[in-house]
Amino acid sequence: MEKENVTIYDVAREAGVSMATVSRVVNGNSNVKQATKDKVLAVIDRLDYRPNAVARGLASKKTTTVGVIIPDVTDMFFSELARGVDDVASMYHYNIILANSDDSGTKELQVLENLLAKQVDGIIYMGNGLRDKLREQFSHTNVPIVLAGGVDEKNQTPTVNIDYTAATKDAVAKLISNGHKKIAFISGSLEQAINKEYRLKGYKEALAEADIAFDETLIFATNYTYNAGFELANELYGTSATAAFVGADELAAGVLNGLTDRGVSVPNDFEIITAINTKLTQITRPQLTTISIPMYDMGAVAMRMLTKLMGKENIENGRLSLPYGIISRQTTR
Amino acid sequence: MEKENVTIYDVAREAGVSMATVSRVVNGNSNVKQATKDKVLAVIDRLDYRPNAVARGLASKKTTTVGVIIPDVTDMFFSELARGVDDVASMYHYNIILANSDDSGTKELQVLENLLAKQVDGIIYMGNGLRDKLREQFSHTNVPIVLAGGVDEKNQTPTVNIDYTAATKDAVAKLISNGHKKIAFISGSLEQAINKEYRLKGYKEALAEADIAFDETLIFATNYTYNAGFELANELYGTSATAAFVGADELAAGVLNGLTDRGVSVPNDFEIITAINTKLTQITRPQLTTISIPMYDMGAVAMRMLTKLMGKENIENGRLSLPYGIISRQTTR
DNA sequence: AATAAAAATGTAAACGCTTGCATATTAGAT
DNA sequence: ATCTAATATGCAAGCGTTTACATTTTTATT
Repeated sequence: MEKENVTIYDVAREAGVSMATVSRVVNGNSNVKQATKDKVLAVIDRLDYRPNAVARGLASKKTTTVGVIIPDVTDMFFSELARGVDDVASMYHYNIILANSDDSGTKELQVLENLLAKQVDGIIYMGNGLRDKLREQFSHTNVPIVLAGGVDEKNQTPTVNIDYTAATKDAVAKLISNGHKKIAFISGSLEQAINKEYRLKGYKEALAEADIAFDETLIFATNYTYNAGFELANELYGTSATAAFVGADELAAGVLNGLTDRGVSVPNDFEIITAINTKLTQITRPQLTTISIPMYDMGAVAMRMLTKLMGKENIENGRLSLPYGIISRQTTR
Repeated sequence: MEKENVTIYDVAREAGVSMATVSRVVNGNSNVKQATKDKVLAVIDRLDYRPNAVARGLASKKTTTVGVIIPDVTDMFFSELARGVDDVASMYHYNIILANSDDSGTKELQVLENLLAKQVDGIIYMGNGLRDKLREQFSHTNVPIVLAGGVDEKNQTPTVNIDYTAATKDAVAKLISNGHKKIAFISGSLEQAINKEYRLKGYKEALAEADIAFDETLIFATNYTYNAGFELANELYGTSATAAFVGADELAAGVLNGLTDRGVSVPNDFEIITAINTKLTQITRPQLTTISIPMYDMGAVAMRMLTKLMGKENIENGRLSLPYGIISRQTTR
């Protein structure tokens, strides 16, 4: 049962050819006579030979694995992205090394170091922004990197995402057109570029276009959890806000339930638009009106872009904004 | 900027020692004079040397990476497991290669092949059962494997999970003690061992202990989606069932909302207990009463067990059942 | 100061493959 | 048959480490 690893050398011997020839048939090199190819294939089958990817990687300097830096696989937004990444990765015969970063600056750096040590052919980075330290490390390596679903405020890195500013603007505009003047902006930390530089910008633009003054007290930055939202509902209750844009679905679900439990009727007394369109949005009652982000596609497209980069193909455009939508459900009128 | 890869050889030359010595300091081998260690470390730092894990893997026959076969990262149950796995993996300096299988027999086999080709040091398998074909492949390899959260009905594979039978029995017993006689059993496919061999068994045991006859028409096997549950609510409506045990939270949320939308008042007219305790259970209104499974811990413990196996340590017990609980919320009285 | 034992370092052979280059075989044209 | 040009195969040098084993240096003992 202890299958001593059979090597290319064993196959060569059994088939009566050189290991170079075996290598050729394994790699689908065309310059092999059909007869010998068959012979070799037969031996491979008989010996149950499985090429050692590590040796392959050392010799060819390609590992056919890509690193994926993800804040948290448990987060529905990111896991959906990851699924898109993995599907096209495996389509192109790549494997992914998945590493959680908790969106922490130090962990990210350490994870990157790890991934590079493992000689990944490319990296997909997910996060809520791109810290300078990390961007700098990125620029020091030859390994291609693409951002999936995130933003690089300095536009130095190939990226696949949506136009978060425009999407937020649209969402807030919808609230405005429903008659609201006091609209809360609820998001994760404003240290994250995606919130500070993009979403908040869209929010402000929408207000500006409607000549509504920006009100600092309507800005809430918390963490992306259900409980944070639930508790925030309290605070919100005391403000003049009559509607809210929320930057994450779980957070929005918390706000919604918190408000509801407090006797606020959504959407009659308060309207909510959330930002992602994860499954959650259909499970809450009332169902959440939301921006819809093509999460899976962003992951898939990002990975596809990475394959091109790894293949040294020319990339027409390294910054792809995929289309988004707004789905009206029951938390808006 | 094109950092030509600096190798152990470069470091050795610059430091005026042999590559063996460099290797020793890199690997923390004690037999190195402090002075030379410092010297080497300085050079490593200056040259920004990063050991090539692929070469390392070839030479040492250890890759410090483990394969994780997961049905779908997007599934909250499995992603939570995966998080536990990754956290302890990184604690022990392992990386994980994450591969989605969609719980498909053929994909699983192919993924396994891949993982073995990449010379992973170990494998964490997640699924809703263990197919014979796969179990057989497992037995043909020397690479240690542990099941996380799943079941091997033949008990041949090291496993970390909970006692699904007992948990289901408890849940159903609770329903019975609330006065129900007609209790629906709703789960994913009965081709999955976890449903057919474990959960259903617990369900039957609970009925038997209460002298309630098993009623085939109360058994519903569908797929694990919100929509499946939502639609199933229709069917359920026509039966005599007054309560249900549901094998997955998303499915349960569907049933709950479907029933509610149809005017059934939960828990007054119908009670529901679900099986996992993902975040969803607190988001639905009413909140779902549920079995609570220590998902993260199962992943973490499974990975810990795997590290022992990979280190050729003796495992006292290869079959760990972690404690579970039942959390009463609002879908039961 | 000599010697043995211990500690530190070096040498070189793997590890299992890919790949450039050389060589041998085959086919096509004359 | 002969010569050319493909086509097919083999040879051997890497790829960047680890790790026995050998050798040198240091330390301790007498």
